[in-house]
Amino acid sequence: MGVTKTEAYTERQLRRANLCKALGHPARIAILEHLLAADCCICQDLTGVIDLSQPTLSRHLLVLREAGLICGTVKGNSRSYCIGRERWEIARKEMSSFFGELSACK
Amino acid sequence: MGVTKTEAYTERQLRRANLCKALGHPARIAILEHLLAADCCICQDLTGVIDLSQPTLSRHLLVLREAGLICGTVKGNSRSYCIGRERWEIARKEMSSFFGELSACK
DNA sequence: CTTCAATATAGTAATATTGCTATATTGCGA
DNA sequence: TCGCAATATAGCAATATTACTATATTGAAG
Repeated sequence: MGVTKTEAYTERQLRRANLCKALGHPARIAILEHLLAADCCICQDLTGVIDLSQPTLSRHLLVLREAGLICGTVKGNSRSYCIGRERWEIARKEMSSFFGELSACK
Repeated sequence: MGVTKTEAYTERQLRRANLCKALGHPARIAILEHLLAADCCICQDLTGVIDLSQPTLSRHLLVLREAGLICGTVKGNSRSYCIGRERWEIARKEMSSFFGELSACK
């Protein structure tokens, strides 16, 4: 039905899945890569970097913001986005621990 | 349109996004956690562990298989799934390097 | 105050995803 | 062979996602 039965899962499973879901689009990966490379802050040179319309980019930025992966501060008329350091670190650990769960199975 | 403009991105961006997309559902996270905990191989006790119908679980398993995160070997009438070690390791590195890109910005 | 530039939101259309039930497929044992 | 058990696939319905154009919002400059 396109709707996920969220009530059936643990908090951690939902956290992990939601994090991955936010990262699950190349435009959002591209935005993050850009922010990682470009000293952390930027507004909308993205329209020049990623081949999507401004509103579409705005939507992707919203998804990333809701996931806490970036934060945007108002800077006059424009918004300056940067990596959300704290959440980024949490996400890094979350993924790291997930992938690290594979140890000594046969 | 629900359709992603894949042609606009780098190989790496698409790889990263596709990996995350495959992980972007709690049922798939739950399946992987189960496989990680349960010595690597299992068929369909999943129906007893995750509250979804057998066909729905089968679909999720397919997504994970297509992503290479698990592999299933036929074992008589049933299929025995386990973590796809090589791809898992690649995915771990992929994610690790992605999250590691944040170094010494301000 | 008016205008412009930068974003965000509304509205819309197309496709993707999720999940179900019903049905096929496939191997094993009687 | 026949039927059962374990999966997979087909078909369907509902919701989510992606992306567009058009429009609203908001701050700065004149």
